[in-house]
Amino acid sequence: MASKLLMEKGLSDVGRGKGAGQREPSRALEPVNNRMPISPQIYERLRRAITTLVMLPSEALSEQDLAQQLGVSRTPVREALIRLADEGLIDILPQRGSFVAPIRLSDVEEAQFIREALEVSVVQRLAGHASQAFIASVRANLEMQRKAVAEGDRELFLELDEAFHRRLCEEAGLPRSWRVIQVVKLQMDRVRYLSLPEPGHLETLLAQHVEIFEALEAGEAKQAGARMTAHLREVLRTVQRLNLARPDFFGR
Amino acid sequence: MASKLLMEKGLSDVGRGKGAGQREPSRALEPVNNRMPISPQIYERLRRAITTLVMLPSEALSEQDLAQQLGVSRTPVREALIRLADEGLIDILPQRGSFVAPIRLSDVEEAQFIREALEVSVVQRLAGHASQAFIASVRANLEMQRKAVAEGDRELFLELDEAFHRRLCEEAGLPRSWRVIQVVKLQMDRVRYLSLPEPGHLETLLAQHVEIFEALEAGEAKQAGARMTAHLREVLRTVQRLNLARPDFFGR
DNA sequence: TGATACACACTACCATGGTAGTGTGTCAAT
DNA sequence: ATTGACACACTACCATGGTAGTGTGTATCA
Repeated sequence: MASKLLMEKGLSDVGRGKGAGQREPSRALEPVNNRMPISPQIYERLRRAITTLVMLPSEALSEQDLAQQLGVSRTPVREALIRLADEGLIDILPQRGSFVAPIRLSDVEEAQFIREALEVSVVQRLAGHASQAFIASVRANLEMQRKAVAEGDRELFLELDEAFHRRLCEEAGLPRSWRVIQVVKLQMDRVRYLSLPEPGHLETLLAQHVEIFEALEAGEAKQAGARMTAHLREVLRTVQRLNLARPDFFGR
Repeated sequence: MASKLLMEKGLSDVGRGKGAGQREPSRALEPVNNRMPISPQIYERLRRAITTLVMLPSEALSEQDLAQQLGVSRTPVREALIRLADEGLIDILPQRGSFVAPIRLSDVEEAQFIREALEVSVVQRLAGHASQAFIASVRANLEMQRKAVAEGDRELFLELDEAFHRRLCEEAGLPRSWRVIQVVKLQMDRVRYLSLPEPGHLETLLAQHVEIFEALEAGEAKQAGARMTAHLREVLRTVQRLNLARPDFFGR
């Protein structure tokens, strides 16, 4: 039973606090929509537990257990599991059980394909149409990335990395595309989480970000796309190494 | 109250029958996984009701009502609604109500963008790598499309159209990509459902299918991609017309 | 007439009980 | 030692009760 582990890693005690770490705006008279249902919160926690490998691939779950550990009833847990199954992070076998999906090479490769198709199109659309505010904010982001790398703060770098890619979609006016990317990216997040402690890796990623940005700023659509392709394919190298190092995480 | 309408259109009486019209294989010793939970069936029915405009945009729903009309409890209905909300077909306002999402121009356009990015990549990857079995099956599909057009069977043509595009993804070994396309396509399906009775439209689509196929067969990746782009953009013309004809279906 | 307090009728939401289906271990018979 | 039957523990699944939150209509007061 892995319940203790989950507890210690901070899975329990939901609490009706604020949603995903958003900054509190200093303006009064906000829409007050903080009364968020807890079901999405459960989803969020479980998703994080999976992508950070707190819950290991192929591990058996159960609505009952998770509900107890999280301190809520089975219903919101079940709803979260269904959603995670939709996204391919969990396999639900009717009347048998729910299991953390093993890392499937085919899924990772296809996620890579989807992400590449979308993000390349995004930067190509964006090239030459970037606003000044956008340029400035991305430049600031890249500067923070540089600091994170210098300080060796991998966690922070990951967040900035994500923000960088999300920002591109937002500027292009494509929020739903980012949602899709976010979902398929989940397949790779587990891989990346393991692969971080590789020397020089963060530097490579940062350099690629800068190159993409420069092509974008210069309005060179084709080059921006090509560089994005090269950048995203970095992950594939990682998954190959990991497949050899930890074959027990992988499945059919 | 639109309950009567829904009943008559075949929304009620779920029944634990077979899943989505699959052919029964004549081999013994099959996995027998026909004991499908009814929750996905409810989802399927609601989805169809929305895309075929049995349930109109902005129409108010309620777990309670739907459960009664469908003859099941509120739980599977709720689960279906959550999934539909995830896919952007339903807006759930906590503690207030659930509503069929209005057709949003921005959503339709972005769905178009996503689909284009993906499907163009698919045909480019596929060009020149198509198996003989694939060539044959697509050829058969196109022949059936021709018949459907000749007989003016719009419903059948839509199915064959969908099968055509799905087949491309399958042959490319990209089932998840088809899933993504399927989801974003939902945004356009409502539009298409209204726009069918336009003279010469089916002929145009069929001709485009043939052109894509020929480029694919000839291994001309670039041209296949270009033709797919042109093909998919047909929908945009439709949505513009419809926006003028039925502005009440559209929202923010 | 206009604004305000309030009761009511809804909603989605979470909790919980009951059930059919499935795997597993135990024990008997071969 | 292998196989088979059977009881049991476990699962996801659906049904249903209770509750907090929200909009709306309706009296009451200025």
